Amino acid sequence: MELPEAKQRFIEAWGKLGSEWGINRTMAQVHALLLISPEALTTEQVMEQLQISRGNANMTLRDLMNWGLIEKQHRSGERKEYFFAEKDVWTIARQVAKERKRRELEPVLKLLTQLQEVQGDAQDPEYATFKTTVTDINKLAGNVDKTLETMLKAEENWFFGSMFKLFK
Amino acid sequence: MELPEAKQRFIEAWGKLGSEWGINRTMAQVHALLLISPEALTTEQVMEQLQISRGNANMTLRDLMNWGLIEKQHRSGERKEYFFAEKDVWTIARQVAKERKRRELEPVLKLLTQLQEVQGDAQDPEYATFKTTVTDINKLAGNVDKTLETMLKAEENWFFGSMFKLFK
DNA sequence: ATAAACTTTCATTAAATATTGAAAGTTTAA
DNA sequence: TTAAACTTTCAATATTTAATGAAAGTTTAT
Repeated sequence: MELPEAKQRFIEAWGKLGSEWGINRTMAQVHALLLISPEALTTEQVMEQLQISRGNANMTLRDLMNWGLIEKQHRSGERKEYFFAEKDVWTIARQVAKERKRRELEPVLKLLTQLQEVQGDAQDPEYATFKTTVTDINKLAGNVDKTLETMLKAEENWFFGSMFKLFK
Repeated sequence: MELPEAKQRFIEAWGKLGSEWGINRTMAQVHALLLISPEALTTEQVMEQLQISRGNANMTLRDLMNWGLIEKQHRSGERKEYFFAEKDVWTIARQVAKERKRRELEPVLKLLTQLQEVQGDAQDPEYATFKTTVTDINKLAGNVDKTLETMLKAEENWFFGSMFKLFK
């Protein structure tokens, strides 16, 4: 396979994977493009390479900055803004985990804890089932949360290396 | 908080979480409903409780069966089909991990391995960056894949318990 | 102060995704 | 064999989500 086709396929696959996991397809594609680009790119270049509008490119780049996945670069004597992606995949993984934990896991965890307090008759199967289910999910979610916390602090080798030793 | 409100909130939160992670909102809600229901429910009951159409209920219940999250129950003397959810949350988590790994992670892993073979000039920064990026992602994805494999075989206590001991 | 270079916004439009419900299909019992 | 009970399908519709692009906004150099 030649490089241009490979790039194309990579960008498409990354976009598809993103959309399957609740991340805007275009955002994932822009991220992919910057990941495989040795140089920082301008909004214009992103627009051209992915055939998207200025507005879309602008908003997507901003989103990616909010996710902490890309950064702006300013070049002296130029007014254009260049964007480049963090290239270390373990750092990227941690960043994504951090954001999704904060945006999606933590609010649910908070609600589950509240729902556990629901009052009712322990003899009522409706009540008993609800309470057990919520409590169990809360426990699991708590474990996931703690594990992510660990992952956020960890170095890749430590995290995966130790895990494999343990579970082989 | 009283039970009916708590149920409502739980179903909504589960639906929202699902949609944030690329799972159809209704599917997550139906799953939530069955999770907190002490008895198996009929399609009619699901339709009524969540205010959805027959077609929608039917397809959603089928999807949930394909995900291995719910099962049919037949009662002697009755023609109706009853549906109930697996209640053990660790089993649910493993089942979801298993399906998403198979449906979404593995195809990407396969493509990445192909893309790593791309031919080109090692002096070309475009080529070098592409190759490095793809190789790195492939390694990480491989680690994630192996970890999920481990998780699929593991008991919850073993999995999280050991992880905490290790990473405290 | 002005205008060129560049970025951002947001109402409109388009695309993707989910839902409906009536009709067709299937199963069971008499 | 037929009809009632129940399930499935799918074309049409509605909803949600994303993208466009022209206009407004901002910054910088002169």
